[in-house]
Amino acid sequence: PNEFTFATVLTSCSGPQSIHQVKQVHSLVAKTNFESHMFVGSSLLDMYAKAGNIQEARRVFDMLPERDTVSCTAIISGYAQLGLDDEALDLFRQLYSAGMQCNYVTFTTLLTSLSGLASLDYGKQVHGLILRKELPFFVVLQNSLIDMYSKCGKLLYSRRVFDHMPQRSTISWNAMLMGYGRHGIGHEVVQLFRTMTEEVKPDSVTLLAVLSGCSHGGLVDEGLDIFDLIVKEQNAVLSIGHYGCVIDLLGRSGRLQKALDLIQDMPFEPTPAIWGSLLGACRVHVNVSVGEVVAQKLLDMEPGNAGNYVILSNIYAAAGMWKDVFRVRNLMLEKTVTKEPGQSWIILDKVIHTFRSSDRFHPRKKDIDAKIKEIYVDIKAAGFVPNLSCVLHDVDDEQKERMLLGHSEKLAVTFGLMNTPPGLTIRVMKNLRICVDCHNFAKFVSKIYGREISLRDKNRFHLLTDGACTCGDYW
DNA sequence: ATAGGGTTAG
Repeated sequence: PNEFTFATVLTSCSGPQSIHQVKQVHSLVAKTNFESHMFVGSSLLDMYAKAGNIQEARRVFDMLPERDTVSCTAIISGYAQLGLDDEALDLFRQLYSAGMQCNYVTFTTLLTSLSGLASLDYGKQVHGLILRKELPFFVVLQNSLIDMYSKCGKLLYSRRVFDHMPQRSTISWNAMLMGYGRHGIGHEVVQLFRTMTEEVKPDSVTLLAVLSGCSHGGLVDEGLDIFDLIVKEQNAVLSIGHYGCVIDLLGRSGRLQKALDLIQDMPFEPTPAIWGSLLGACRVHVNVSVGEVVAQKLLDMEPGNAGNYVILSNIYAAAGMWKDVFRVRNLMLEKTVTKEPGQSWIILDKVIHTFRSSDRFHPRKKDIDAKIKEIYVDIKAAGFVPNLSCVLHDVDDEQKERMLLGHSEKLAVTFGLMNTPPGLTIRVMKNLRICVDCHNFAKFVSKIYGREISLRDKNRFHLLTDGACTCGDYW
């Protein structure tokens, strides 16, 4: 075998199951001294990264005698594809200052990481680099820009990029549709979808984007009509994700029994995500009877997921059934439940400030504590009532109130309010979905202080202006 | 003539 053979064979060893094959080929590569060949090395490190072994990928990269655009892009992409966005950005900055040459693939990769970080500042800066390079037109690169701006909360810029494209792929349309959906702008989703179908054929991702956009944008009837049409025409492959969107739609409109029926009739086994969406709907519409059925399924399927207990308890609390709230809390104490630790961050002047719940170690803790107390007095005077059912710990109400005030998104919003001038949108990101109490807190802050707040949670953007949110209080 | 990196997703 020569370098051509190895580079070709390695490309076929893709995916997490292939790690064994990659290692076998790697040993042959090492024996025949092709490890430091540029093409073979790039392919090798790429395969390690795609199989999830980023350490080994990095080792191969570090051993390359020279580096070129492709090998640098491959290792950055390795971090990016594993969601290690900080690491991808750091490595890019190192390699770039060391003189790395970038092409459109490098930028496409880098933009993916900036989307993950939701860093508008870095995103704009990289867009600037791209413009200065005066690259020819590449659809993929423009698609990444659309996605980056949408995930950084600047939908207007996404649309500007989209409008200026001389050619568009299905992915361009899909990225734009997803963007509107992520921001809860349902009517733009439907309008753009209609324009799209005049020009290109939608694929299954398009339909996912449209259904999810209708759901998040509150366009219940439009979404159901579109779904009926898709089912009737039968020219698209429907996945469980499509059904998930429609179940979410039915749940949003309060048609919980219809949602249950669809779960029974659909050609897929319901996943925890499907039940979870319905449980969320039961919380919004305070439906105890369906909620109990759904919660039982979920607690059987994933007994260790704390979130399900919290929502069930929220439903009981909203219905005033305090004995049941207590029962769920005890149930939770009996099981070993785990919860991904919540964290929120805000980027000010290109510095990422991260907050964790009841953060005791933040250097500005004293200032933040003082400011949050001041805010609390103001918003309570305006009618804010803390939602104590968001706390499941067995503590008294006063302690619950203190715990709620420690939530990471409140700390980040407060920090933003302290450190940005009036008129500027406060942009906060969170790794989990936002809790009801924090959502309400942000609403009051937007109203009392006249500040727009953009809150990106795990699923979508909440844009809070003058006491109202683009999610319509359903998320 | 033949080889390595890339975009959308309840």
